[in-house]
Amino acid sequence: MQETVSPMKTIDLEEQPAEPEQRGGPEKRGRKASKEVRRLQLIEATIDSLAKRGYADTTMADVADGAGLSRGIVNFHFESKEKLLVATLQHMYDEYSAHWRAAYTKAGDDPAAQLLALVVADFDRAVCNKRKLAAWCAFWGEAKSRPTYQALSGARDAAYQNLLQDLCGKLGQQAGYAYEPQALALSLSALLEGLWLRLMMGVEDVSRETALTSANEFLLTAFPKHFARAASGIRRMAT
Amino acid sequence: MQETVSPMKTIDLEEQPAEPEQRGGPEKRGRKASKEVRRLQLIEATIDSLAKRGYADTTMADVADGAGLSRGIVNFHFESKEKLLVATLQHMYDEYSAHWRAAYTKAGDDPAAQLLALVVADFDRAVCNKRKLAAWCAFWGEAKSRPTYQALSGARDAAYQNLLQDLCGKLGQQAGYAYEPQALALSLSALLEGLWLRLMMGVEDVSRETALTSANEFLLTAFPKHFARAASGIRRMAT
DNA sequence: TCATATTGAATGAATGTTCAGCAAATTATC
DNA sequence: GATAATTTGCTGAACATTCATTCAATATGA
Repeated sequence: MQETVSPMKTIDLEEQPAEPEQRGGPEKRGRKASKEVRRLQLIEATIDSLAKRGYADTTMADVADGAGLSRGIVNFHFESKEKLLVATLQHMYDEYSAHWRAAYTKAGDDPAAQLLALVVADFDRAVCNKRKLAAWCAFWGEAKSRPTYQALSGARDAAYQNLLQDLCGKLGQQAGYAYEPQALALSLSALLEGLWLRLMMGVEDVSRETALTSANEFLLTAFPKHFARAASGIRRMAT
Repeated sequence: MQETVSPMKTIDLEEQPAEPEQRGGPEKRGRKASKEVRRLQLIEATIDSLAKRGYADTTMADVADGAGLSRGIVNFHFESKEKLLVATLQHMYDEYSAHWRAAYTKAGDDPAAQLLALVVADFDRAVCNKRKLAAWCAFWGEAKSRPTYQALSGARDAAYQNLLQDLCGKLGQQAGYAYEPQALALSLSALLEGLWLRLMMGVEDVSRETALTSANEFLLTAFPKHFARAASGIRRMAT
């Protein structure tokens, strides 16, 4: 039994028309939102600003204006700019983590399907779009010099890396590939992150589509007995 | 005829003990250095600060202090902070570019040897060390929002990408691999950049050694007829 | 009324830039 | 060759601006 996966559904990297909760409300002034909603709203505005202006030029005024609220609001809901940024990073980290975990769970029991699902999930619009990638990169640029960011700035964390390694090991056992699971898992995650970086830079003719094609090429060459080319990109072989 | 390459000469990612021209001079005060030397000195101090404090926290005072000069010095030799940073980025870009071109030229005529040389060069201490990687990443984080940086912030530029693609194509012709040279070249350059990113983050147990091992694994699986495992890492097959 | 969310002006610290002055090097003049 | 004149690298204090933070006043909902 073969299962065909068509990972290429979308072509461009452009933005979905921003988050709805900001324009869904009736008017902007007054106390209408719960504490948690307001925090979310400010975090989204922070991501916007990071994407548009970069880390260095993101100011509290930008965030407040972006959220359509007054200047002092951030210090009320968050204690300081630093804490706002940490909360924003934590938010993106949680979101990315939940996203790949969901894709993994949904993929069933077959290691090859699970691996493919993780790769495809990495280029899903929900987590892979100009706005989010730019925000990630803004944090990467500061992570080295800020210990607080260090633990959160790698979207693909130790758990993710262990899972990749585990899956590579399982595929290796099944088909007798001659490689180190650890080295290959590192290659794969580095490849994914490198593709993200190129997508974010917006250089050359790299789109979400070509990025996923490249990642698929990697799976094909690394696991020739598990994957094969298909019209829609790549398909998993019979188990 | 086989040629053995031992790409793993060094293990850690630590710093060479900084540039000599700063401590080589007799004393620091007075007018002793030519314009170009002084500019270089300030650029090196900028890289230091970017690596230590990140982009956002790098101030003119940091740079001046780091160079052991007075506060107004940067605006004298460069016109503004912005221009200093552009000059610094240009410097790193030129240096990286010259480095891989030299490695490529030195590799002879064989495409496989040339490809291997490029990969090995990427993890050479001269361009791949904590200080430089951190500085690169600092610029990456700002590149998207600053058009001036955009063209220079990708160390691996279009020329590099074209060369990789050309080499992948040649190897494909020689051995009849079934892949798209463009997609594979993108995979390879993304992998290299992703490994750089991980090296810079300093997370997990990724060292220059393991990073190069991962890149080698990629070459092995992508070009099985051109490369083989060797005690020292990877070797090129007979031509 | 009471608690709390929100405002927006005020504040103070940080920082990029300017510039008058100084000193070292270079050139001109004797 | 010595001294004066000029150029040029360099300094550091002053300035203007930006920006995070504070907080008294106000608005809102229960």
